[in-house]
Order: sequence, then C-alpha cells, then structure tokens
Amino acid sequence: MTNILIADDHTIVRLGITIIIRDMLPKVYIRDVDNFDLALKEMAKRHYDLIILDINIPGGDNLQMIDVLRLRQPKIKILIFSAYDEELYALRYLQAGADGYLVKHSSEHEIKTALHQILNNEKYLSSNIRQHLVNGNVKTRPTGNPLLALSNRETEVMQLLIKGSSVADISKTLHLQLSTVSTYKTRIFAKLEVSNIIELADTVRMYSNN
Amino acid sequence: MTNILIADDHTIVRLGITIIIRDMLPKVYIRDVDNFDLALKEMAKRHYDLIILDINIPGGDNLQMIDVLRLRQPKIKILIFSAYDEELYALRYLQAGADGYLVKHSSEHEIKTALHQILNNEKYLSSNIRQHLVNGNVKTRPTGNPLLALSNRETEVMQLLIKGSSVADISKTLHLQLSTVSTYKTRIFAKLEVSNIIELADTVRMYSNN
DNA sequence: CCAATTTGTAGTAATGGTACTACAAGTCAT
DNA sequence: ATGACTTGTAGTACCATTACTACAAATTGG
Repeated sequence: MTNILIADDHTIVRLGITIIIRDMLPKVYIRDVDNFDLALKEMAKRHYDLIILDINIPGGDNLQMIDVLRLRQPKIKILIFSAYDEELYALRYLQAGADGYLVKHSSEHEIKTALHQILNNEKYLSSNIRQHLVNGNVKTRPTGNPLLALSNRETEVMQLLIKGSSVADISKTLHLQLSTVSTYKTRIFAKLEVSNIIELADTVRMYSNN
Repeated sequence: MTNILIADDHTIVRLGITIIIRDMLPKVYIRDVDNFDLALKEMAKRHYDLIILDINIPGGDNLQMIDVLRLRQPKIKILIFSAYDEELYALRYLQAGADGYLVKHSSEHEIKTALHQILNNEKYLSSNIRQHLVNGNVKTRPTGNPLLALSNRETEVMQLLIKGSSVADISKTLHLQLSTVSTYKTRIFAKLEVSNIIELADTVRMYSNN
C-alpha cells in the first residue's frame, strides 16, 4: 500500500493533486495538510512513501525542510511543488536531497510523469532543467551551499547588501572604491545566480539557518 | 446554460476549481486559460456568466483587468481568486467592480458558497471582510496597517518591486513611463517610511500574512 | 460645496549603479 | 614550480534610477 502526504496551504491545490493521484493510482492512501508542523505530526503517525511539498508552506520555508523530513523518515520521497521559477531553485532543492521539483504551472501530464518516476525510485527533472544540466549551464558544483563559494570580501559586501546598504554606503563602510564594491556585487550575483537584491536576499535566507 | 471561464496560471488550481464546479453544477460549460490574453480571446468567442480570475495572472495588470473585462462583457460576474491577503486587497478589487474576492486557502465549502452567491447575482464577501466593513475599519488610516495607505496603483507597483522587478521592468509591465513608476516608487517609500527595497520587502512581509 | 489633499501621470537634470576591462598578488593542482 | 584560476582592487563609459517639478482629475474633510 502506497501512502502519500500532500503539504500545501492552498486548499484548491491539495484538491487538484488529490484528484490527479486518484486518477493514476486509485488505491493509494492520501493525506493532506496545510502547514509544515502538521506534516511532521502526520509523519509521526504513519509511514509515507512520498511527500509533495510546497516550498512556501507556512511554518516551513527553505531548504532545511528536506533534512528535517529525512531525519524522520529517511526513505521518504520528496517532490517539491512550487510556484517559483525552477531555474532559480530546482537545482538547490535537488542538491539538498529532494527527488524532484515541479512548478505549479506544469501540465497535468507533466505532473503525472513526475509522480510516476518518483514512485518508481527515479529522480524527476523537468526537460528544461535536464537541458540546463546538459548544456553545462550549471556547473555541477561540488554540492552544497553556494554561499560558501563567496570569498571573504564578497561575503562582507553581501551581508551589507542584504541589510539594504547601497553600493555607495558599502564603499564608505569598507573604505573601497565604488567600482570595487560594484565588482564584488557583480561577482556575488554571478556566483549565487541571482539578478536583483530581492533574489539575493531570498537565496541567502534559503541557505542560512535563519 | 451557464458558462464559466477560469483564468489562472497554475494547472492544478484550474483543475481543482473545475472539479469543485462540476461537483456543484454538473452541466455548466467550463473553459480554462492560463494567461490574460487568452482569457480575452476566449471572451471574444463566447459569452461568459462568470470569470474566476487569479490576480497574478500573466499578462494582466491588476485592477485594470476588471475594467478591461467589463468593457468586453459588461454583465460578466468577476470572482477574484488570489493567494494574497484579503485584508489588503479585497476591498480594492470589490470597489473596482469585482463581485467577490476569495483567497486560495479558502475551504472547499467557502469556495462553493462564493460561487453560489455570485451565480445568484449576489456579491460575495468573506465573513472576515464583512466584519471589517461593519467596523468601518476601512477608512481609519493612520493607525494600523500602513500598507493600506498605498493607493491602488502604488500597490501594484509595490508588488512588482518586492518580486524583484526593476523600474524599467515595471514600466513595461504596467505600460507607464519610467518617470511615472519612479514617482510611485518614491511615494511608496515615503508612505511606508523605508529607504531601500530590502526594507520595503521586510515591511510588506511584516504587515501581510502572505 | 469648496478648499485641501491625494492620485495618476510625466519631463528633465543630476546622481547612482553596471559592464567591461585591467592587473598584481594569492592559491591550487600537477 | 608552472600554468590556471581566484581574489582584491580600480578606471571609465554607459545605462538605470532618483529628485524635483508639474499639473489635471479625483477624493475627502469640514
């Protein structure tokens, strides 16, 4: 018997996923919850084969969730289901140990493919992401936290940036030329693959324990 | 015969809504689209009684959508279906002419109530919003949520800003001059007493449950 | 209902930020 | 120990954003 847990705060989404699963696999046991704590409680009660997890789930937020889940049930399959751009986040979640990353506008067919593959012990990658990997657009980086790729000076600048400092502020604080700070900023954006301060802040939040 | 159009970019959400409607009203005609232009094209082909509209739909620029829709089909009922905090946005949409505002985490029962009321020519207000109206909370600006001090257009710009859009991006999205967007940005910063995007994002996060 | 304020819109000059380039010193793997 | 990146630093020309100004229409307070 297959047990599936759906964790998403939108009722409609839980309903939609439930329908899709029932349509593919009429006999599975499905439970759905609308926040991360309930997901953990549910996992304490019963073994699950798969959890479908919205990365925006209240009480969860960010990559840490994956470790938390695996700590409870090491063999659970984790399918991330997100409204966020996969190019930005998919690899991070996969590297953190997720089994697949699906965007919410995926077609029904795509969703079924993902579920199918994951339940058959394969990883799921959208063709888009596979393409990226093939093109080497994403250097198969030595796993883990991209924040670690920042040099010391870059890290200092990054910290000021996510506190809202301007390039000019930073240049005064660190006694550097504007152009120097600007270079760091460019390098930080490149290393973390972000293109604006909001994404930078999100990414840093995602990789730092709070 | 009742015709219903669902405009939402998440396949799952369209599917979920479809299921709910079919369950209530087995005989209605339902069409679903994933962006605003397609919604308009669809409306050119056929008369619709109701459109269920995600405010984040690609190609739509927020409040204006309502007028655009009404221009095509003056009698269409408009139900806004949004992931955003209703306290912040519901009234703006209702005042702009929507017939109801539903948040995406509403229960299936609540969704059915909304659909039912609207199809029966009533407006739909969540009990939460009704409460607000009764308490006259709407006008009393000074205390309370500073986000409510933003005008409609300012709110649209604010939302794009906290998603990481640049002034230039926003000017394209909303079809405004750069200088206009810039003026809005300045006014938003002043009203919320922030001085950079990070503070803006923090403030907005702090005052919305979303 | 009239005056004051807010809102929606935009131009223009000035300021701030980025892209691209550069280079010496440091580190690393072979 | 040598060639290949990385790091720390900066100049400059160009692109993006802001400050300030403006004004008509809508809204609001009294």
